[in-house]
Amino acid sequence: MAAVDLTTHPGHLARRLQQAHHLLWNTMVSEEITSPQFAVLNVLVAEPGLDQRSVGERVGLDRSTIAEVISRLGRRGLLDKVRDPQDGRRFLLRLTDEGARMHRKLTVRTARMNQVFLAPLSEEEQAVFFELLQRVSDAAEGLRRAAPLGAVR
Amino acid sequence: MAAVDLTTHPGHLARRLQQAHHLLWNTMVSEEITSPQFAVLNVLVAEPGLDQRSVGERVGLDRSTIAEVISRLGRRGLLDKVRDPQDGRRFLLRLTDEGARMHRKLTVRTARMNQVFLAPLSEEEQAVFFELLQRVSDAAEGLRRAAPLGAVR
DNA sequence: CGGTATTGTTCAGTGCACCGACAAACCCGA
DNA sequence: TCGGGTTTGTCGGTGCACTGAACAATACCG
Repeated sequence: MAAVDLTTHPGHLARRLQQAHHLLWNTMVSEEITSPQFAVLNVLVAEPGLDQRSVGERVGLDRSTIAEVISRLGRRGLLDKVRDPQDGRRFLLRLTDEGARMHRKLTVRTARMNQVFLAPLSEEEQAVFFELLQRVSDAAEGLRRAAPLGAVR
Repeated sequence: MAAVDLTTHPGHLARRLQQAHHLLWNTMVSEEITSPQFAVLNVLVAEPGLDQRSVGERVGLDRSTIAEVISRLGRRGLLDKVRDPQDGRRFLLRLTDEGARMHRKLTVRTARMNQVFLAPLSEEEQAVFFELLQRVSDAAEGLRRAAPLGAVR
């Protein structure tokens, strides 16, 4: 029976793209702070005092995963976690000075890395790249909400 | 200090794309067999008797990861692992009948899923999508080989 | 032939990512 | 006010993914 050509499988390509990114991140940005961790710092720069769930929503991580990422950032002293006096279920998050400093440092490195990463594409191709990536992800995300339950045994 | 717009960060988009794919895979293809596992089955359909390292190379997984994936497939009885009599370092891998059957089944489901996944893009856009994805990944992969050691502390 | 280098696999450690189950806190209607 | 339903966070379990180190079998070379 015929094997399939994986280069026409978006899932396979997505995985490869992430690997490639991971590689560049490690060498050009940081070996300590990961890309999802940076995303969390970034959200908290824009919206200090957000709760854990909302942060997860902003960066696209579920509650379990965001809890781990945040705990790692807390252990490194990059953010603080305080119970919301208004609502005892939540923790309110904000960056420490250390965290803000780290975010600034990584921001410039990340910009450099993105340039290298996207160098193989022309200006217009980069725009197309972003747009297509986004459209596919958004559409799938939409299906999640609709969730007609196409379960598969 | 200004926060950054993550929608122009390819790493972030790559992660979101993979999440979207994972979601669709789970509901439309299989909850048991994952996409990387399918990739391994697929390689072994094309080239039975390959060793572990080569399989990893074909699907783009490092030695540690491929070892785990293969051990899971072995546990499920989808492939066999025999020491190479010619070279006692390797294990030769081939699908069991069960494994071949599984591959056939998932092949058709995967095709269906890819259609849904890519539905938001036109025919031409899909082609562009594949090409850009591939070019970026390949270029980064190339840097790995060159590896000028841009280490970052 | 024997010592050294290379190659294939495994192991330990870290981190991302999902799901389902659970407890505490909150909210709202009877 | 109290009792059911929702929301926030934690926990346990599984799986992918990388690095670096250890280990064994083989290959190469003087």
